[in-house]
Amino acid sequence: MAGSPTLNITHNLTHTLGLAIVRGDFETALPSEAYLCEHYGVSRSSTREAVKMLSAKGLIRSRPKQGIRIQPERHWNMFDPDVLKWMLVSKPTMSLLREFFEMRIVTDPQAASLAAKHASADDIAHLEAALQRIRDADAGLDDSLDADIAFFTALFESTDNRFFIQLTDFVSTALRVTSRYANRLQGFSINNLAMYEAVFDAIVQGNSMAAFSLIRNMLDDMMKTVLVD
Amino acid sequence: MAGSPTLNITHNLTHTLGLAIVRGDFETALPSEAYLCEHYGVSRSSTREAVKMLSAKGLIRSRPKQGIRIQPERHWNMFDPDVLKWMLVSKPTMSLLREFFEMRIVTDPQAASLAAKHASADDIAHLEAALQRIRDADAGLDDSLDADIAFFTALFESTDNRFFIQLTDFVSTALRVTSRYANRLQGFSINNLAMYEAVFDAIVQGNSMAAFSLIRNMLDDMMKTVLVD
DNA sequence: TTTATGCTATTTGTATGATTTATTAATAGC
DNA sequence: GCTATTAATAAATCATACAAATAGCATAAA
Repeated sequence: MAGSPTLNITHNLTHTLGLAIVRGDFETALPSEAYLCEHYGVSRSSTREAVKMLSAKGLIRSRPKQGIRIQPERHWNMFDPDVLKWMLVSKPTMSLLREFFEMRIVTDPQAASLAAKHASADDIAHLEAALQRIRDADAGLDDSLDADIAFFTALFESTDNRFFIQLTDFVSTALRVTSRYANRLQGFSINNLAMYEAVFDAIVQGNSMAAFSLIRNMLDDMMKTVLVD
Repeated sequence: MAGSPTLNITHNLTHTLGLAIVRGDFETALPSEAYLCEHYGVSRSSTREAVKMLSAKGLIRSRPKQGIRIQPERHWNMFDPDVLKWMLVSKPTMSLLREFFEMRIVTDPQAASLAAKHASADDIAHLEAALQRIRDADAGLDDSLDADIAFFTALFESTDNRFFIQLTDFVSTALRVTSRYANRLQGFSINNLAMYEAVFDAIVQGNSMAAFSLIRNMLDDMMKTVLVD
């Protein structure tokens, strides 16, 4: 159930090809449409639709006579949850984890800061619910990873900033996938219930600087724990 | 030549529909495939491929009988250059500009910092070439906006971080599109040749903290200039 | 009346063949 | 040697047919 989620043919082929591209199975180009159809046993319609989805994510580009060429990695939409997932699954390197933290170490504190400034009553309620899940997880009554994701989701959705809100899927995907590989991350959050409580209080009080610093310090600690060079 | 770049039919329809969705022309769903075919005068294949591209960007989701539903904005891939362009073109609000700066004010200094740590000889060469263009623009010999974009492109590409490198297209698109609307941005960089020189020197010397602060201060100034509430 | 079940209509999903267009590469003409 | 023409090829587009999924309705059972 992990490899083939048994969606429809187009989506399955999209994931198969996307993963293969990111994994580096192809050099610079994909085989022709005709070959893909035969090799994967699907119709041209589905093949073409899968190709279009991948080109929409910046992975490939198809032109008559030239065929389906793989775009330079520079153009891949790394913030697309699918692309990110394929990257993390196929190449869960320490380098990728480092790059991910270099991003989060600036985005997450800013998200906390913006949440402290803009969080609505609804947002606060979501944060509180997530905080309760973290308390439950601390007591062994809930999954620690799910609780973490719930809190960060609520945090980013409280920013009133569409770019940060979009990062919700990004961070969720990354946390969920990396947790399977980066064992050192396991159980990290369990020791930080007090930190989460403090962040929540800071946001409720509108203390953006405190919220910023708390998250920043937590990420500094996480980087030291995870990225041991 | 601006509205219809005369690409192929699928891409044109993708842009037309994408822009219309972002602009809010549809309430919660798109018309049926059959209607779209007739209304835009294209075949079902092309229509479906356009729909697939938009669903790959998180804008819509299509299911049998349910039709083509517009996804909540939360799922839109805001970091996709196309989506960003449609947002900026259709709703160039001060709010969107504010959200954009809230992102850049943390990403750009970090990019400069990472560039100071990781820039290769090649990267330095690109930065120097871009710096020369800024000097030229300062003397009226090159386009100021193009020079700005070239410098930030070189900067992000020097980070040795795939997420930041992906932001190159993001920032380029935003700078290019917003420049048409945010007149206050015009000519801003012209006064900052010294700052660009200083950033370049900091990167060459590997002084990440200096690079960070210089860009951060510049963005603080820009925000004050542009976002006058 | 309420609930469960099965039917039907509608919409997207998949497959296939024919035709058109874009691009490369070879070829003919100067 | 250079330019213009032509040929070959692969994607792009169109058209049509059939399959699968599902919302909504009707019907039957409790």
